[in-house]
Amino acid sequence: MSKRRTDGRPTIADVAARAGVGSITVSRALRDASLVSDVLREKIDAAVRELGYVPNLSARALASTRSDVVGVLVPSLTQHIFADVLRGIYDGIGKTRLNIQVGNTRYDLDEEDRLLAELLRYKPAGLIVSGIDQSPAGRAMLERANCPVIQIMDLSDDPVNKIIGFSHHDAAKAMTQHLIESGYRRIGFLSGWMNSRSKGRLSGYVEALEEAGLFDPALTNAAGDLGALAARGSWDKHQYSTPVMGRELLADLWRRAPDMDAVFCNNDVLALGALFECHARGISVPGDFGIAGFNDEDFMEAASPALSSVRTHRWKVGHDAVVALRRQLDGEPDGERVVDVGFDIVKRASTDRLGLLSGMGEADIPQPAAVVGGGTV
Amino acid sequence: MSKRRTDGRPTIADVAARAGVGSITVSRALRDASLVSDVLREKIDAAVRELGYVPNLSARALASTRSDVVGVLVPSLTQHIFADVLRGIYDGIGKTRLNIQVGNTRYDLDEEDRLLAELLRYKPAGLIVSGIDQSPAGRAMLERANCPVIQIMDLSDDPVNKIIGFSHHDAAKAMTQHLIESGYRRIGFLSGWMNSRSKGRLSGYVEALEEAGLFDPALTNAAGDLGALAARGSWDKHQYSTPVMGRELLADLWRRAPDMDAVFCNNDVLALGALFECHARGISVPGDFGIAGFNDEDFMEAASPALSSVRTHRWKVGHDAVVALRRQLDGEPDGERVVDVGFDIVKRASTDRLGLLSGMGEADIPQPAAVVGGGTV
DNA sequence: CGAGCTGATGGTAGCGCTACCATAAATGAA
DNA sequence: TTCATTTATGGTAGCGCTACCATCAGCTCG
Repeated sequence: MSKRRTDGRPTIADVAARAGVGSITVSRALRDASLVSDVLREKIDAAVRELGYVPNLSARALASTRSDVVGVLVPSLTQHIFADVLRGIYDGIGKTRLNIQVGNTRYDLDEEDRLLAELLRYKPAGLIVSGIDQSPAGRAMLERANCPVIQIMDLSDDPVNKIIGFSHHDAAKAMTQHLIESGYRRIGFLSGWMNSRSKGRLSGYVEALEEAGLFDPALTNAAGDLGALAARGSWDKHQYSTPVMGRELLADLWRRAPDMDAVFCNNDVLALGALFECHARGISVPGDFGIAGFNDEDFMEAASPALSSVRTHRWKVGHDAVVALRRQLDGEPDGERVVDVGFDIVKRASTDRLGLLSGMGEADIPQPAAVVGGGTV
Repeated sequence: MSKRRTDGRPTIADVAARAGVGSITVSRALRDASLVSDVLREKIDAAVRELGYVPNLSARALASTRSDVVGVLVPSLTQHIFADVLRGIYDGIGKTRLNIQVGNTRYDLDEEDRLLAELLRYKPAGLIVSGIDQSPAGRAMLERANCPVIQIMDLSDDPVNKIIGFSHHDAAKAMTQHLIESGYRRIGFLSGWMNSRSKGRLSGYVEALEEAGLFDPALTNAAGDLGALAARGSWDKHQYSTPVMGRELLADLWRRAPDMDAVFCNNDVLALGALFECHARGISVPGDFGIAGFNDEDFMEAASPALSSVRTHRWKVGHDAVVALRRQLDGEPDGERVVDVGFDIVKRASTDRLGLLSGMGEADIPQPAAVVGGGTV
């Protein structure tokens, strides 16, 4: 009696024996049913069912020097934005044989490199990574990964392989222009922790204001004051925004620029905080003060007044990334290396100083919004 | 010349050759350095570094009939609650050899079973699953999984193996009692999609009101009206709550019970919607109407007025689940099978009808809150 | 001083699957 | 018919690692 180390689960050989075929035929039938004749396929299916056979993925990966793991790196799990992206990814994967492995980089390049190295041990079928600001080592790993690599949530002239996202610069510029058109003149930029995408937004904001001759550095807190505020100890080191941060940052900005009459917030969570700060101070929105956010999360529509925002297509980005990945794995041609999914400027009450929206519909929920597409969709 | 199928990456044999030792010694040195003498260990480490050797996880998993994958099943990626749990899990895993594989069940038992079956193919090192309402098939898979299984976010007398969570019933009951003590008498229960945990909360709410002789079925919309509202098409089928839902549900409830003077919301997102609905109607909170939520997400503290909520320890649940898992994997004793991490009742302005909080601190941010622990921590 | 033990190291035979050929049967072209 | 080509199936040798012995030096102990 040979000393088997197996754990009792049926193997492909058991299935083959039961179906009266060679094990390689079973392997083929399971991978691509069309490779096997109908008669044998049915026998094999029956044997699989009877034995409750479940393929061992490690063995498959080892034998084929390729796993079914799709590695996904996101900078945050807590932010809705990336949760939406992940949902798109899971939806795109559907019931295929591919499996998702998520890594959370926490906006830390070293951590990203570590996770990337970890993922590569699996010899993944593909990689989906957020953004374009990898470290040189990370970039090198991606280029040597020997599998499709899709970058997401930003644009770049020089993607590793393919990139799907939108221009944060253009989106922010468009929203800032909307604020200008709505009659605001002293428009601030409210930001928490800055990352490369935030920087793109800041530059779009600056560009719009400079073109209108309205730019004033005093109106932006970006990065500058965060250290001091963080030192006050009210925020943890996780680099995500909270509404409390929004309130504190707005208060800070007002201290410096008391005549500020609107803010463009780097994200919706900060915008929500800004709205509450206005409520608490009895400042009327949009009459006295305009507020715009970025991403158009759920609560923006529900707020009172409803908050304007830049709608970004996170689900679509995640979904399309997987579709592109699968296409590359199937050897199909996959079009452009750079895909711009665009954005929409959603104009709601919080920036409607001119009263353009009133009368556009009943004042009930959902409150009226004017949606304007942007980017090269 | 033998036909090798390798992809050129160095293997353990290459390292062994370079270090002048047997390959099994390299294997041991990599898994547990203490098994090898210092001299050889150093030689091996050097060889690993020089060759840039990276262990192949598939081969390891195949040979040891055990992988380093920890499967995690959550019902939603979009809800902050589970994002926080995941963060705790990732933090608990830290830089160990374990790897997380997340599955999103979308509150669908069939999908959960499918994901579970998928995870078992990896012969995972451990499993972390949300809740106790598995299907019979799912439960059976967990019991036959042949690895530690930790259930989280609820309590049960009969865990598969170990459960870490808190009592939704007790938490809801405590918050409802707080509303009663604050002087509210017609307290509604506002809920979107119900799951087993929501049902626990509902029962706690009912019990508190019945004990006070205040229960009235007209005051709860739970489940009942959702079908009709969903049919109106304003919500998608993903079973998560939005602030817009909160507004609509509150409006609906008011239509039925115009004398309602407070709501206990099944989650914070609905509570936020309720607050906005009050704003929009010019109803003053907490004077005319009290609002309480569940989970104490970031924005509750920042809202104006600040919103009362039940603080749940999601991060801790995730973190402790991993710690327990690791302990079991290391063969250490692991204490109780049922761990109650408790909850806190966070009393803020939105339920402060009696004015107990005013003067407790400056009216600035963060607004004062009275926090009361609950559950058997 | 040999039996028995411990601790470090190595050889070998799997783990369960698939790549790579070989083979056999069926089909088509000449 | 004959030979080339395609289609369906199988045998075998890995994939890279670890479980399971075996070995051997050093050491204790009766």
